[in-house]
Amino acid sequence: MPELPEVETIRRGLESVILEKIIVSIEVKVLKLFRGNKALLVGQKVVSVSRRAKLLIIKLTNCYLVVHLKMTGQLIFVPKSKPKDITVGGHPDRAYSLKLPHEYTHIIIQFNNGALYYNDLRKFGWMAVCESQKDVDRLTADLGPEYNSTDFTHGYLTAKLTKRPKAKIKQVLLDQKTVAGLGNIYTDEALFCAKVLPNRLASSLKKPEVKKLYGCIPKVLKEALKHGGSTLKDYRHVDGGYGSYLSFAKVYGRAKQPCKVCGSLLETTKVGARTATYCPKCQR
DNA sequence: GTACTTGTTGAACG
DNA sequence: TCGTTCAACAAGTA
Repeated sequence: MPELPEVETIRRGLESVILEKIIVSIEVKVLKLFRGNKALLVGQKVVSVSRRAKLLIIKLTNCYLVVHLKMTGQLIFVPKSKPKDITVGGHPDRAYSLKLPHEYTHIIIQFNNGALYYNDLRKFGWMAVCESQKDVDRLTADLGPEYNSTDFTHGYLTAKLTKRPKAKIKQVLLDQKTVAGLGNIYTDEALFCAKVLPNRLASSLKKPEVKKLYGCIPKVLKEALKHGGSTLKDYRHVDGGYGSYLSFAKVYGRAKQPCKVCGSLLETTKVGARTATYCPKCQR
């Protein structure tokens, strides 16, 4: 499941291979994953590759191609020159070792320098052609600031928490209107980092805790971004392996395992419909 | 057959 | 109208 740091890693990888390249053709095998008129894309050149929350926005000469990988989407680029050199990854799983295109390949975009394969095990993701900046804005309208934007300040986070005093802190963080792109993994990690229990009410956080949390959000994302880079490497060298994607996680997915800080067994609870993993000793 | 996975959306509540 | 909570949905795995 590509989270924000992984999407950013994919963005960088994509940028390095398709920037200034031209779309030759596009094949959509599963119609519902593709919105808009695909014919518009043919012949257009890639002007830029950007990211907003977990959305990838590929700007072309006359329109935009927006991609959301959701849980299990992958974008894999195979250059014409070196067909075995896969340069862009996504969620690692067994499908990775299959020859492309395979049963989970739903969209294929041919560029003049190679092929971009969109694979999605569960078909939750999508691609959309936006004919104008306005169309793109519509998709991103409700998103809060990026973790590294100048809009995301200590004061901003404090105000958001004040505004929703009765909501649980994890839920406020999961809300894309608070900070764009935080998912279940990074809300757990950020809360562990800030030593705050996930089911605390937003209004119950003391000022120093909010400050800590504010610092922790970019911290865990940046750390993951470093690992996202190394995960990408693993993709190339390990056939079908799971890579080191989650090896850095301190709490996520480690229920009943010892806390890496204090050794206590990590516990889970439900916050909304989500599983939250936390350390009962480190987090208060 | 059931429970579980995530991000997003929409319904239902006070 | 608003904030909040909950359920549903996508498709597959264990």
